[in-house]
Amino acid sequence: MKIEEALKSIHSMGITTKTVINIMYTSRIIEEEIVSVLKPYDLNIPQYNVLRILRGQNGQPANLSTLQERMVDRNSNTTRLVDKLIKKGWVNRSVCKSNRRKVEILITNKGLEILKELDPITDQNNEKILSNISKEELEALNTTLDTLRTF
Amino acid sequence: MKIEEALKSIHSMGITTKTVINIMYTSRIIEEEIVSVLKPYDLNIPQYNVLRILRGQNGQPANLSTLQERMVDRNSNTTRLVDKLIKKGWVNRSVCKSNRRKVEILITNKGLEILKELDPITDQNNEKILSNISKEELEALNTTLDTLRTF
DNA sequence: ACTGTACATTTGTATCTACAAATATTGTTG
DNA sequence: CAACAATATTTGTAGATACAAATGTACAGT
Repeated sequence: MKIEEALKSIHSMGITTKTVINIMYTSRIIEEEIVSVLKPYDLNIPQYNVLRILRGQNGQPANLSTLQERMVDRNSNTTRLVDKLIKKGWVNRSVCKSNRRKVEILITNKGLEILKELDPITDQNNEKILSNISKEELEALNTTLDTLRTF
Repeated sequence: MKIEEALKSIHSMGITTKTVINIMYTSRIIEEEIVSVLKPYDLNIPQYNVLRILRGQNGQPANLSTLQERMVDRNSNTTRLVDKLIKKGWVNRSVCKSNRRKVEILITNKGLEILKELDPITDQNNEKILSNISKEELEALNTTLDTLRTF
């Protein structure tokens, strides 16, 4: 469905406005899909992203600021987000010995396990989401988005 | 900046996951930009969208459900969103006479004025956001996103 | 007219987010 | 080393969001 049909009120808008809305709208649709996959695991998207970032550390701890740098959604309240993950036993947090202002956050085995369980499910979900666009379009889309962000 | 550099932890991910994240990440960046433009007007994105939808009605009132259909962010709490706009004097709301379950929402002159003031600013902002991608890429991007959503 | 069902919106509540201010630690400079 | 600035995180709080339940209205079948 073209964006004009999906959101009837944008008919009269210029191509730029339409495109900007199209990106945000498509993003929302994708997010809804991902949320519905994560929900049974009591995870929201930012929490899931943090877990994946921590796994990417390969045993090295991350401090809050590195976590924030690597998050999709940078403005979220990372301390409290990590609190939630600690409560679930998926990460732990300790004060950094070399610089007591910093904090060291590590994913636990339980956290790694939940990710391992989720991997095939989210991979499949992402493939479903992108199933109707070709490999070439995929590459072009990424290039366009990367270029876009240099504005 | 390529998405791999922007979010270092996605290096090891497959093209589909990477693309999905790229869309959400780019959308966030765009939203931040729009938010900063709307903020001085005490408007957030969903409120602004509702105002534009109401203007698109050309004098005809919209009821809540039509409003929701046409919103980018469908799950938001539209009653309370409209409450905010009423408080600011930009819309008014009345019970629909032919069907008292429904509600009729209309943009006020004051609401139209604020939109008119915002039009050039947001247009310019959207053009800035998309300034680095060509007309052809723009068209291709819209096509790809429209196709994507048919999954 | 009465009953049940569908529809349209509102409300309650828990959670999440944004933003600013507070706290705590480290580094720098006279 | 005292004073001040810089860094890193946490906390307070107001506002926004998601989801379910509640409210109020219309309609269809009997």
